[in-house]
Amino acid sequence: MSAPQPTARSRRLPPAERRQEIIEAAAAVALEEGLAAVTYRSVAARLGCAPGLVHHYFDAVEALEAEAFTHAVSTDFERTFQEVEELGDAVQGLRHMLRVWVSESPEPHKTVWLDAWYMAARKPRVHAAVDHAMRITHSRLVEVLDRGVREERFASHDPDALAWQLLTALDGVIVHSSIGVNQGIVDVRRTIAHFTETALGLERDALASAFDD
Amino acid sequence: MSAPQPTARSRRLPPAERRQEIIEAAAAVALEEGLAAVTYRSVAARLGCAPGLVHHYFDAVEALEAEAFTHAVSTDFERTFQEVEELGDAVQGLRHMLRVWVSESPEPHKTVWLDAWYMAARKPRVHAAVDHAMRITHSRLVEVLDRGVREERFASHDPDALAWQLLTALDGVIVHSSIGVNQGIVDVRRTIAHFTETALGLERDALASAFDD
DNA sequence: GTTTCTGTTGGCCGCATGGCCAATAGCATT
DNA sequence: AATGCTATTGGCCATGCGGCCAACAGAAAC
Repeated sequence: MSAPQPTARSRRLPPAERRQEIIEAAAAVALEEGLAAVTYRSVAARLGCAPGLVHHYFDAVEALEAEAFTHAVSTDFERTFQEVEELGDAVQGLRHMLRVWVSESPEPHKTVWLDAWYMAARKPRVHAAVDHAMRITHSRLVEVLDRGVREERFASHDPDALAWQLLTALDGVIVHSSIGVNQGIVDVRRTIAHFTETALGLERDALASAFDD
Repeated sequence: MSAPQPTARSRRLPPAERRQEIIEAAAAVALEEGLAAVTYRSVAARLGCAPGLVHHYFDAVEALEAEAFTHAVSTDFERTFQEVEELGDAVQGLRHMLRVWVSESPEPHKTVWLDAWYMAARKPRVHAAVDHAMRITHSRLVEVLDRGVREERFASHDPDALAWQLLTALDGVIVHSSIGVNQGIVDVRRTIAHFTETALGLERDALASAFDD
């Protein structure tokens, strides 16, 4: 099974292009089969090339895993933050973020996060990628909070601290949704929303209303 | 390297005893080298027996991993809850729990949790063990909260919901401490403590004082 | 002391992986 | 059209794994 992309093999691509193609294939593998399924062979198979070629561009599998994670996560990431910025209104932006990222269903990019956290403990290059991605997420979230403060939508307590606190809760949600524990029993989302409302001096349900279906 | 326990091989143990010995060795491997390092060979090496013997007691590695996780986690777990109960006072008990479980340093049993969450996604038996352990933790935490309510130390909102919310935050802390992100920058512990104080109608710093060094 | 039961051994197989390398063949330059 | 560069191939090796099994040996029963 799985000859998903036997792309009529356009041979001899310029290195930069081929490298990008490999990263995208690796990210696809990571999203569909898990980060651990990213191997020279699996990526090569998806691309329809020889495993040796993948090795030619990435001297170690770990580097490939790191790139795959970064690409898989940052696409979802960029899209969401793009949407948040386009919403203009900071409150609506936050609501959108909570709606997108705090769900009970295990989605591929959530699994990739969990895979990466696990691998980071023993693979330095993956750790570096994960650490970087988490810090980027934090700083982007801080930007949103800062913007809300500037626009006088939020009370200015400590955006930096609040961002870390929110990310801690969000990552906890990823874990719980991955295991499938506490499904539909308690609405942790609403708690996070209310917590944030309090921290930002928003009126009740300003954010939690994102979860009204 | 690593001939940690060439225990003067007491051959031919009664099955129940040998089985327990294997589980303990597997748990030790999981704590020291990670849950993924639990293999027929590694456990056998630590015990000083043949890999085939381990296989004789566990038909699949997955079963061994599940047992190793359960044993590794529940020892820490039982000890902590034992201490909490011995403290008598529910508020002091909660403080103790937060102090023990919400730390920034990555400790072995935290890593085991992360390993298990990761493995649970693709190994049914590990998933069952993790799911069970999480539900047990939740119910034990609810007991503590209920006790506090009965003793009129806590205001009785929703112990069941609060327990899940706390565990979500705690598991998020495990992830972040594992990556080592946000080290010493923001005191998430204090936030969790304050959040809990509010939820339980405790006075400010009733729990957070656990973190005064 | 002999027999019986079964805990235990040691080795085997098939498989997938990471990593490596000489040989090949596509594309650009001339 | 001939040449040179290099992207690409295909196969190789060692390692470690899960799983299996016939043979062995220690302890208990007779």
